[in-house]
Amino acid sequence: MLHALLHMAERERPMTSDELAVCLSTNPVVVRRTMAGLREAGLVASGRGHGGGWTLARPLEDLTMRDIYAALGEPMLFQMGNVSESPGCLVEQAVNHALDDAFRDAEAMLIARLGEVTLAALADDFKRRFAEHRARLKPHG
Amino acid sequence: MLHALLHMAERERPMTSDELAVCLSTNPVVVRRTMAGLREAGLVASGRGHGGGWTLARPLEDLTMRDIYAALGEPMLFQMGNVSESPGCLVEQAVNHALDDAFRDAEAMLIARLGEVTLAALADDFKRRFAEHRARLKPHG
DNA sequence: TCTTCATGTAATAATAATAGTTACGAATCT
DNA sequence: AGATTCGTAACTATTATTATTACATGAAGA
Repeated sequence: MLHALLHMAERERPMTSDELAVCLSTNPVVVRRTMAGLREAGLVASGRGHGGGWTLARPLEDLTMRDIYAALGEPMLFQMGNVSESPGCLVEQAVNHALDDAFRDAEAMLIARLGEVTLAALADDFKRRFAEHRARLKPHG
Repeated sequence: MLHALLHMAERERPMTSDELAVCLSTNPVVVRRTMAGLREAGLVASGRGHGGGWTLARPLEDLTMRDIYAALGEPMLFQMGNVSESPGCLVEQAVNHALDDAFRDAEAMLIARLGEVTLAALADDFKRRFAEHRARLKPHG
């Protein structure tokens, strides 16, 4: 998704799902499905018909990785998802009790960090790396 | 696995893979596969033939959840596994650069917490919950 | 209005990862 | 020898994710 948004930021006109699918080497329908979540969160807008496609709804400076995380439904950050669920099993309840705070703290910390990274900063860093990359390939150009 | 170890701690004799499989409602071969990792880490021992089975190699007081985490091969704690991989993709490299420290810190924090929880403490907590559970079911017994 | 282009979405298929099963060899005890 | 139990390879089943197909809906332009 980050790929998609950075690509979109560098274009004037909307990008179609087909174009994005090529960039991400995936399928247009998959693009639409995922972008739908971002649209509902107000991060992007979609237009139908001739000249339609996807556009950023906000400038990159106003978008953080946390926004995207939230827009994608705040998916579990940890593999041990069921640790915090607490079903009937008493052993799991004991484990939960021992680790709940740790997971909560770790999650809060990560989400705070996501909020500190704007897509504009990512785009800048990407451009710098891209320039380096080209310089390495063609040092005498 | 924690279920298995707590069960084993409450028995004098070794537990067979078949017995453990019933406790965990899974398959004996799956039990053997997973316990093999714990054995290689020195947490449990296995014996073959008549009277064989699985035994704890250390007392519960000396076992922490961190030991088990290490014995299982230190599996990724986070869903975003590839964030720290850094393949050719420059966008991912930029993301990695922005978040690597955050993930490292969060992981270190979680692992430290795992190291604070002994299986003995888990067992105690489990027993307390179990007693409560029985009292709730049969308050006048 | 009619055609073309693009998203919206449901239904289905393909793929990959995980878990379970079968089968048999090797080791151990009675 | 015979019963028991782990060790392990090969295979199957299940589940979750991703990809594809198909068609409906809406928007721009001739």
